[in-house]
Amino acid sequence: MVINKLREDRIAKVQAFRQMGIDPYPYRFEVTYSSADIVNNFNELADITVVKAAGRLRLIRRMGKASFADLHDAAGKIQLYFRRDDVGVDAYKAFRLLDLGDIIGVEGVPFRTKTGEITIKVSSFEILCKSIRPLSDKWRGLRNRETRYRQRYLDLIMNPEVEKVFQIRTRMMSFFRNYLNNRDFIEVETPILQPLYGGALARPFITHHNTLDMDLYLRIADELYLKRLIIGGMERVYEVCKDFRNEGMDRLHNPEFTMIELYQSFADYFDMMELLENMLSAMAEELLKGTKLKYQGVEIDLTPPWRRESYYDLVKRYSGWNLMEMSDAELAAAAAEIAPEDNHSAKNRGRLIDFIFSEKVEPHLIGPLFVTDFPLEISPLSKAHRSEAGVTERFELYLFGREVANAFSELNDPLEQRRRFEQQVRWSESGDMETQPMDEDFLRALEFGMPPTGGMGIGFDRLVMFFTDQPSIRDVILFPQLRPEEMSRTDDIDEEEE
RNA sequence: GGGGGUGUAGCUCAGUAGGUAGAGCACCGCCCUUUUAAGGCGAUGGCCGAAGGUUCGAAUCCUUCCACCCUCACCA
Repeated sequence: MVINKLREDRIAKVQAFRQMGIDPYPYRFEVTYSSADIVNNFNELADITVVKAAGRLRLIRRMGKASFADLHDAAGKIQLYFRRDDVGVDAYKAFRLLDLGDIIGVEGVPFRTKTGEITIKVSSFEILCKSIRPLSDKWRGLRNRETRYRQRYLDLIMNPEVEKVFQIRTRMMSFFRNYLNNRDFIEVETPILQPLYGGALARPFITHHNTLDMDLYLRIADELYLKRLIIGGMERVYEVCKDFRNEGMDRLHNPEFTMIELYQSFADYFDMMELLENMLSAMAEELLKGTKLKYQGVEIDLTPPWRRESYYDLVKRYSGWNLMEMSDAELAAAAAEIAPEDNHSAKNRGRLIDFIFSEKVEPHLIGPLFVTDFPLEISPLSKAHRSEAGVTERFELYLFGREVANAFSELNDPLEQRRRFEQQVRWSESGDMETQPMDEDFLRALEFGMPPTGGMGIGFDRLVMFFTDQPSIRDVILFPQLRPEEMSRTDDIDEEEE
């Protein structure tokens, strides 16, 4: 049955309702009980109380002059019993025009069928919205991944466990806000459209403002704006940041994603470690009723304190190399040993070190583990270590082998910050696409003086993946980025493009 | 971008020595007043992802392209 035929059948029913004097798209329905209310309070309601419930018809079992149906609402589902002798001949005719997927409201008395199921004996009902497109298979549901992502509403209708994932996501966000608010952090909003991007090493999206006639960047991080607020005397700030990075997409990366960034005056990265381990273990305690986190068959325990190990020590342990003492040429040789086919000569020192770490160390990091004291070369915004040369007071939290948070004792020496920017610019000029550009406005702010500050960014989507045991970031973002459907038609493709 | 997989009815899926397309559910018609994926009988329904090619003949073989999934590379 071609889809147009199915639609036409249903559109014909819309007309049929109208001819019966019934508006198939009315304005309101007074709901007095949800499906769950009725089930939970059945003993008080049974056989006497008239209830009004509404939802989507998901199953209809027609048996001539009586029928059963399953009505789904946000709280669950409830069975309906329609009898011609109860609703009347005309209404029963109207009932026969209903399809799976229609939204209806019913009025009736709860009772228990002879098989024991709690059911509303419908005395009257109203069509609330006629659906003109068929749902997926009532038993097999919707499996196709592409359709599930593109038509998330269908996914939510057909796969109830999907909504649970997003309920947990919302509760996690609420938990973060409460936790930070209770510790005197203030939530703020900073620009998404920025004349300069910064705060992370990544490629940005570029857009254009017509009136100003200038290009703007979609933010890749909020860091530099939040620090301006710290300079302004807001001692504890945080932001739920929708960030945008113009890079590859896979099951760990969506072009737009959510971070939580927070900054605390007079604190250092040790304070950030403590805050993070307390916050996440408390969150697990509240949402998962325990500190154990099980992800794709692997279990870790979030009970604090978490192990701390330095970046260079980890490299030494897993590779035997002492990267800090190696020259650029030696680093390139080491990288070539790992991946001979790649061209490492174009990579600068920071990139080489980062490459070796991710190859040799990352696969071993189940966590929870604080990887501390990152190389200066890849940490242009963190303060130099108070006692170790060549490294910064920066850590990343690893869970299940993946980075989920990044924090430092923030660099507040304006002249040192300027030198770090200058190094980034030099690397940019020699071809590194992911560098921090010079930000004079930020430097001016820093020159007024920023207190010692601990700052942290938490990759929220990944955390949701771990807390909901979802394998792909697309499963924790309601509308993940996909190529537009129209593009799939080859007759739209310009042949000049390669 | 590289490698692998998938794409057939609205949905879920079958379909190879290449022979002209199938099932279940949904939809439509008939029977059925306590069913549970209700049941029974019957009927519709496909540019087999797109475009080329090989062949008497292509869902099936070849080429190119598109989308999605996995994976590698860069990143959170």
